[in-house]
Parts: sequence; C-alpha cells; structure tokens
Amino acid sequence: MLDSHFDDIRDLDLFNAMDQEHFEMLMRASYVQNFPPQIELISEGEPSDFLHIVLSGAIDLFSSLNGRETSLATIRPVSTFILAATIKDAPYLMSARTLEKSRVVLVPSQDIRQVFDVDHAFARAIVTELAQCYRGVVKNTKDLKLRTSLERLANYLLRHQTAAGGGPEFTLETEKRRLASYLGMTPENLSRAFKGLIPFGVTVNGNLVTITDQDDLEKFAKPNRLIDDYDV
Amino acid sequence: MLDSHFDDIRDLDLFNAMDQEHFEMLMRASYVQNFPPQIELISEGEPSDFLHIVLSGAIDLFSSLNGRETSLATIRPVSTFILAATIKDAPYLMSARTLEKSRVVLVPSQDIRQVFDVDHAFARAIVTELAQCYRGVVKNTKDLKLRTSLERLANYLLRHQTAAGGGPEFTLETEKRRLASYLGMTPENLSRAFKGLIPFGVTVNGNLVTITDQDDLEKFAKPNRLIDDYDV
DNA sequence: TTCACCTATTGACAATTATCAATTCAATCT
DNA sequence: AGATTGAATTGATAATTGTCAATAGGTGAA
Repeated sequence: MLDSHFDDIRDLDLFNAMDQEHFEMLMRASYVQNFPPQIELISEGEPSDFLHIVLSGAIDLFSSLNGRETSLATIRPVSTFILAATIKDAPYLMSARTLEKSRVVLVPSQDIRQVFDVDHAFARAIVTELAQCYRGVVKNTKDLKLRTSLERLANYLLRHQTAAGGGPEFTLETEKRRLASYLGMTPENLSRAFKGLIPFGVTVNGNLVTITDQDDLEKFAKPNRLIDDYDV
Repeated sequence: MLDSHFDDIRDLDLFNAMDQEHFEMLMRASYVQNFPPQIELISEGEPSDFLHIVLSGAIDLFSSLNGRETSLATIRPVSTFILAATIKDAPYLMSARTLEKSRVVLVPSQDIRQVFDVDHAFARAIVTELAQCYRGVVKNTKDLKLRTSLERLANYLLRHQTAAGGGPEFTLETEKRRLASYLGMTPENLSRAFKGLIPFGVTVNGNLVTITDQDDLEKFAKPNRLIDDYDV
C-alpha cells in the first residue's frame, strides 16, 4: 500500500510531521478496501483492531441502544476515525457505516501504538488530534443541552453555510432523516423545524437551502464561537 | 510547592510514570490555592493558562449560553481538569466553580507543554488521559441521546450505587438541582422522575437513596457497559 | 427562637417533542 | 410510461418536558 493515496494521508495533521520511515512502516502494514454504501464497517463493542482513514465517500458514526439509534458524526475524506479506541486499546463506542461507496484505509492499532512510542512528532500529533476530538464532543454536548431543537437546526445551517463558502444558497449533503438524528430529533420534527425557521429567513427546497435574511437568522441562532467554531 | 500534596499528585496516572526531575520541575512552577465554596475558578472563553488539579473539595464544570446553564461534570479529588484546552493552547470550553471549600493546584500550561516535549512517559500518559476523557464525553452523549430522562436517572443511580460500594443504600453527593442539570432536565422533573422510579424499587429520602428491588431497577434501566462502565 | 433564605416538592398548565397514520414526492427499475 | 420503493411531509393526537406559582422543609444568622 504505497500508492497515490499515500500523499493524501501524509497531508493529514496526524501524519504530516512524523518520520518518513515510520510513515512508510504504517502504510506498509495497512490495508485499503472499497466498500459499497450501507455497509457496517465497525460495530460498537468490538475490539479496536484498526485505525480507519476515509479516502473517499462518507462514513456515519452512530450508536444503538434498546432498539433506538442515533447518528453521532459524519466523517468525510480525508480524515481518520476511532482514534481514541485505538490508543486505549478499548472497544469501539460507536458503530460506523458507509453512506456512499467509500475507500477506507485500515491501519493496525498495534502499529499505531508502536510508532507512537518511537516517534515524538507522531505522539504530539496524536495528542493534538485527540484534544481536538474531545473538544468537538464537548461542543456537541453544549449544543444539545443548551439549545432548543430549532436553535440547533439554525446553527447547524449557519455552520454549513460557512463550510459551503458563505453564500446564501447551499445544499445539505445529508439525508434529512440522518440530520434529524444527528440533531437529536425525529424526522417529523425536523420538517416542522424547517418551517419554524421560515420567519427567520430560511427556505428549503429538497436539499437546497436558501438563507434569505442572514441577519434575521443570525439574530435568532446566536451562534457562539465556543460551540460553533471548528478551530476554537 | 514541594510539600505533602506532592505524593497525591504523583500518584495520578497522568504523573506517575514521568521522570522525577520533570515532575519536580512542574511542581516548582505550580501554585496551590484554597478557595471557598461557589467561587468561579475558570470562565469559558478565557485562555487556558493552567492545568488544574483538585486536591480536596469538589469542582463543578458547567457552561452557560443565553441565560441558560448546564452542569457538565463534577471533578473530585484527586484529579485534573481542563487538560484538552491546556494541550491545544485554546480557550476553555467550560467554566469551573468550587462546590465546597477546595484546594487546587495550578500548573502553568506552558510548562505542561514543555515537559510533554521532552518526557515520553508523560506524553504517553497525556494521550491515555485524553482518550479516556474523550470516551467519557462520548458515553455521556449516548446517554443523553439514547435514553429518556427516567432511564438516565435510573442508570445514574446504578452507577453511583456501584461507586458507593454496591449496597442497597447510598447518599447522593450532589445537590438535586445540579443533578437535574447534569442529567439534562429541570429540578421539577427530577422530583417527578424520582417518583417515577418508585414502581421500579427506588425510594429517596433527602439525600438517602434506597434500592429496594435491585432486579427491578436493573431490568428497567438496562445498564450498558459502553455507556455506564467507567473503565471501558 | 424567630426570621430569612434557599432548596425541594407539588399542582396546574403550556410548550415542546414524539408517535402514528396517511399522503406526497422523487428516484429507480421494469 | 407505469409501477415500486423509500424518504419527506402533513395532520391528529399522545407523551414528555418545561414553566409558573404556591407550599413545605431545612439551614444558618441575628
């Protein structure tokens, strides 16, 4: 596995400062696999044998309990997932499934831990990545506990508008049922929430979202950098 | 600051594998402070100048937004908090206040980062600690999104029963209003939730909880190791 | 002790969210 | 094109949760 994907992975913050030799060692130990949509790559509770890297496609991290299910995150290329379980050699806390046809690299957890012990730049990158992930989940918890569902949707739209370039029109990349689950509501209520945002300058047509009154929406959503800014 | 608390801190997973010289360096750079109850030690959004270690007392980590407030965690001795912000040199995402008279050690973040770069055992301990924290927040998110408030309370009681030794009687160490906030509900609803658990073998009198029917409660709560077990 | 204060509890009611059923809509297959 | 499938939406209703107001209970200060 020393082919072209190589460069994309090397560019990730997690891998770009480490020793070349160690990087190649990891890549040689890895597997690249292609998966069709809707394949469950990981089931929560299983031992974490691999660090996963999405090269293309999209992955849904979700969790199930007593017949209920919730979506916790969407992973898009190029990034890693399940780092904490790999580090702790503990069972996965989330399941993962492909949302589309996806290309995934599997790096054996054992090799990750081994290289961690001899490559300080890699160790530092892992710490930074984990701290970033931790803060991401904390922000998500604040979003869930401190905002109503309408506010969560409003802020989600503002974040995605920014990610999509900032223009007044952008498309939802996510199925609405999954968006609802991610935001902690039912699909029915997401429909109603979209309607509830019409007075604040939001219209939706299928996957196309149009912010007709940016000020109105922001005044309602009150975005907060300690929740909504990715790089804080 | 090379006094008796020294040993307690050295015993923490975070510090017990590192080089003695580095440990002393960190301790010499630190401050020990005593705080009365209800003092806000940290306000979210501020730069993270110190890693905090609670030696005695108890700390509430909480967050506020638009006049609302929620409790995110309780830190009891001896443990650290605000590690991720320290590592990333990013602003605090949570505020912290003393719940009781508390003794706290402040280790300058700068020194933590400096020692991280030269002490591999410390680096490894930080990674493990961060991974643990990350997994803790993920479990909390699953608890919030996949369980009803009654189930959250039931499982909270089971976890605390275990922590208190496992017997049928134990005391809540937490003010009920804060417990309600932690569990994501209002104090009024916590009162009603306690009543709702009576049919499943739980009685409460002030801070004293009695599990009268362990099986019934567990059958209702359905505790899950991927949410409720601390060491998974 | 008495008062003041704060927490906890309770009841009544409102708001929010979930559930169920039916319908619309869009994409895909034959 | 027509049929099939599954997502999205809508309406009706139920369940849950929050809000407001009043009361009870406990703690500490004067």
